[in-house]
Amino acid sequence: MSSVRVRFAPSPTGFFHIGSARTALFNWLYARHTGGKFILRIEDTDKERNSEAYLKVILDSLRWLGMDWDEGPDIGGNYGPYFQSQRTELYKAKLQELIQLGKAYEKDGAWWLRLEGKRSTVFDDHLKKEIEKVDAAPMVLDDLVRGRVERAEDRDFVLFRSNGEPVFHFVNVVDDIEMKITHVIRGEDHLSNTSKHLEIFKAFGVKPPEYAHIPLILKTDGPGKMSKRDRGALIEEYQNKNYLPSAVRNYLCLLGWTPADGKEILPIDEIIKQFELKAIHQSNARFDEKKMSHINAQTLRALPASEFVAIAKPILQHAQVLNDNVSDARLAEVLSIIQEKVNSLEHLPEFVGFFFNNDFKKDEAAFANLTKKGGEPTARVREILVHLQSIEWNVAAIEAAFNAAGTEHNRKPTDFFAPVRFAVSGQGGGAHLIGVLHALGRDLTLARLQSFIA
RNA sequence: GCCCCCUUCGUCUAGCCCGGUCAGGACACCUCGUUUUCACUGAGGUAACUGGGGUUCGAAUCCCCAAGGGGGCGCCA
Repeated sequence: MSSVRVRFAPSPTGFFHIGSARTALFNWLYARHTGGKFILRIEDTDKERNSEAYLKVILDSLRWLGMDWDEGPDIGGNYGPYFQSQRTELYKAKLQELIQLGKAYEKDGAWWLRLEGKRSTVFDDHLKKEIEKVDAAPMVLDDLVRGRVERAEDRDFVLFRSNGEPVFHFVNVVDDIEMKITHVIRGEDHLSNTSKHLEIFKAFGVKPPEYAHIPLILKTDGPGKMSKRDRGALIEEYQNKNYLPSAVRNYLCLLGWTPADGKEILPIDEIIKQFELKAIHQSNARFDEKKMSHINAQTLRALPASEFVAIAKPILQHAQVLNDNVSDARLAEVLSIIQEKVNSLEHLPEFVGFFFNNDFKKDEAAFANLTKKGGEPTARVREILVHLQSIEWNVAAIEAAFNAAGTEHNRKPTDFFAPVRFAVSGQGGGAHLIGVLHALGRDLTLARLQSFIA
């Protein structure tokens, strides 16, 4: 049994950012890798933006990505409450402690941490005003990812605002102490804040936890880190596009960490087994939706057929392409021939809808391709139709019909493929045509070819 | 302005700690193949050590500087 205790401490804002998801994931992976505890703590001190619906977004997203927690707002635990808004008395008591120790003082109605060092008054270019600087000793951080980092705070900072509410730095450290957090795994944007946190630990006389500052996720193009407004930045986008949560999670793992064995696509228990903080990268990574899409596609095709059906069925039902006549067996049959070709679930309804409905969409670009370079789709369909009309409806016979048509008209059998595919599906691509025709059945195939040339 | 972190193909990266590799892989892209003008698949290809100084017989690898990128500097979190 490991003594590792890590936490993810999101602020409920109504959205779940991909960067937050990755931070949560790394904490979760570390807890699961070490056999420690993963704790969820809600930083809802900002009453303006707090609501239950917002909390639900976070919990649902974490669950969707397959993460679970050992202590948290919904399940409790020995170190609760897990909402910061319910820990006000604790923060006040801890402030009193610092006041007693002479480490905090009041000024302008707020409570400040007193740094140790020589003081002088200087004009600050950034704040555009006179401030009191303190020549404090640098705080030394032995970061698990970055190594030794030294940084000195140069002025006192606020612990409690004049309105009586504690600030982030204070509650964050107090909670980490009280919840016995052993490892803080967070974004590099907090690296500069760490000296403040270490000062607070020092003021309390408490040994700080280990820190691991992980690289940030940058915009695909353009400057800066991913922000909520960037395409692909919110987890809900992937839920809406029917991405496989395991694929999203897999990709997120690759942003800032590389599996030791070099394999990029791997099951979560394998990732848990291999995950090490020392292997986390030091440099930021640019988000690449194409790569995530690729991982999603690979994962999708590798799914056991029954699982693929289970995932696809509700999506097709929701898109209303399945009517009551479609049996589970029939659905499984159709899905089995397209799974090896499928790229995403986002457009699955259009991809397989023609099997179940006669009013399928027709891809205009695909149709345009048929007549390019002197193509005569109507003639080809007319020619192949003759050979398909009276055959036994099995794969071998259908294939033989294409060969016969090719021989008769001195063409490659494949010359008939694209026109036939478009006639029966309205698409330019898809699963292997012979299999499609076989699954579609004789009646529908012939009827659609007839109507194409009519 | 001050402080901190980072720097290998277009992108994600391996290699760096313990100097000697044709600097490897993946995505994307290009070419060719496959009974589809393919949301499958196979083969091949283009493409990188930010720059400058050291140290060394030898540097992507060690040291310094510069440049570039990122982050922070609130009574936000």
